[in-house]
Amino acid sequence: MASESSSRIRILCVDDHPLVREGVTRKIDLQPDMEVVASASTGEEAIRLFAQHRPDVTIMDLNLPGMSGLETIEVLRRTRPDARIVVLTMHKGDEDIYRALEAGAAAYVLKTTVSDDLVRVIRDVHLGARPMSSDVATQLAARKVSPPLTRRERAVIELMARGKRNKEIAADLAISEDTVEVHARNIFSKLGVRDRTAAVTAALKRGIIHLGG
Amino acid sequence: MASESSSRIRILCVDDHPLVREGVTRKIDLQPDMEVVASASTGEEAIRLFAQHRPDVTIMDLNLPGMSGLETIEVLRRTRPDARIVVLTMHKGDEDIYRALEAGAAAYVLKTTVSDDLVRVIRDVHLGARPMSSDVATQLAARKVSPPLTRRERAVIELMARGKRNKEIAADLAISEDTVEVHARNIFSKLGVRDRTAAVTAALKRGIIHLGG
DNA sequence: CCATAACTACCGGGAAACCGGTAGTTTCGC
DNA sequence: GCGAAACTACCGGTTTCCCGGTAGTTATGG
Repeated sequence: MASESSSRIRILCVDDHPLVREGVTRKIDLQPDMEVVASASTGEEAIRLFAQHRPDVTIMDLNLPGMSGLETIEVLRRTRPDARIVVLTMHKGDEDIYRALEAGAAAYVLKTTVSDDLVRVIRDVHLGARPMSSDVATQLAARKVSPPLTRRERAVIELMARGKRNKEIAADLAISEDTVEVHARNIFSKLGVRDRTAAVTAALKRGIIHLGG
Repeated sequence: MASESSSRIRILCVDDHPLVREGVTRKIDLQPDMEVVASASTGEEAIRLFAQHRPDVTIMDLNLPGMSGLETIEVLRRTRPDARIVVLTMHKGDEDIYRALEAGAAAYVLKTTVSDDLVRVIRDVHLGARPMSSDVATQLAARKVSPPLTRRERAVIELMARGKRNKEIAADLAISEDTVEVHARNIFSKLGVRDRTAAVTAALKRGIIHLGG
């Protein structure tokens, strides 16, 4: 639409908070070398606007209603493997950060970070870099030491968080109650806790699971 | 500092996310009748800046690191009972909303709300109104039907969320384990659950407790 | 083809939690 | 001063959970 946007970095901003979108837009539009070409508040909208605008860089919040930011990233990267995505997240230590990076996100920025970092990261990512902040690097390394939960274990703790008993979890997953207890013990061991309540809160803190609506 | 700020509504913005602060500032400064005179990222800073600037309206996020938004509101209203405060919060259904309103907040706005509502609410609050959105009103009414947790019950579920056993909770609160179990049963009953894990997740969803650190 | 990881399943014992009662004390408002 | 609510405490019984083992099956990958 604009006329003299020859070499500007074209950005898609995805966040369900209008105020955050405005903050990002303002910050970016103040830069001479970048501009926000579209904003989305949901994953579905993001996919549509991405196809329509083909932005150079996409800023993606992870906590979206409905389709999550992680799922959105996976879809975008599947159809467009060269999509450059910067994750914008609330809390550090969120397990989803690592899953997002594994899904192809190029970098992540905390919402508590001063916004100068955001534009710097956008420039780096646009140049093809994958800037990795030191705390993420150390936590990625730490993941190798204490391995993440397996798929099945995530399913179990997800149901635990819903208040299900082991017997009910067994029924839901069509496995024996004994097996559920094995998964439970492995979860406790990995998270460094001794009961299910602490396991659920620990998993929530680390972003392994989320409180659904 | 500025010259022609004769009749403008002077606003203090409190939020730990720089991008949100920028979004709010941008939105407000675009209005002809209001301006942001100061921004704070913590409760302590907010109290200091409030005393310094005496804003007409304070926009307050509830989820602040360290001193919570709720505590900050209580302090502000205790020293300045005429302080007009608009709560800016993430999720609706957050118990803290009602505690904030009881503590003297004049209104609340969701971060997912379109930002036009924010400036409208600010104007109303500045005129002395306490605009109450319908869903808050219904939920306030609902609180009378199913009473909120008592102080002691909140203390118990807080410790539950930390993974403490009943015996440990009893020791922490210097009461008998039997009494803890009584509180636990009352909590389950009020929250409509049957075990502690579900109680903790339900309390987290409703904003009765929060995941610290 | 062998190792590793993930998932499955079982057993027995002990600890913790949950349930349904009853009941005394304090505190607060009417 | 009386009722209501909150907090405290106890009992007996049942269920669920937690722990420490052992072990078979199925990919996955070097």
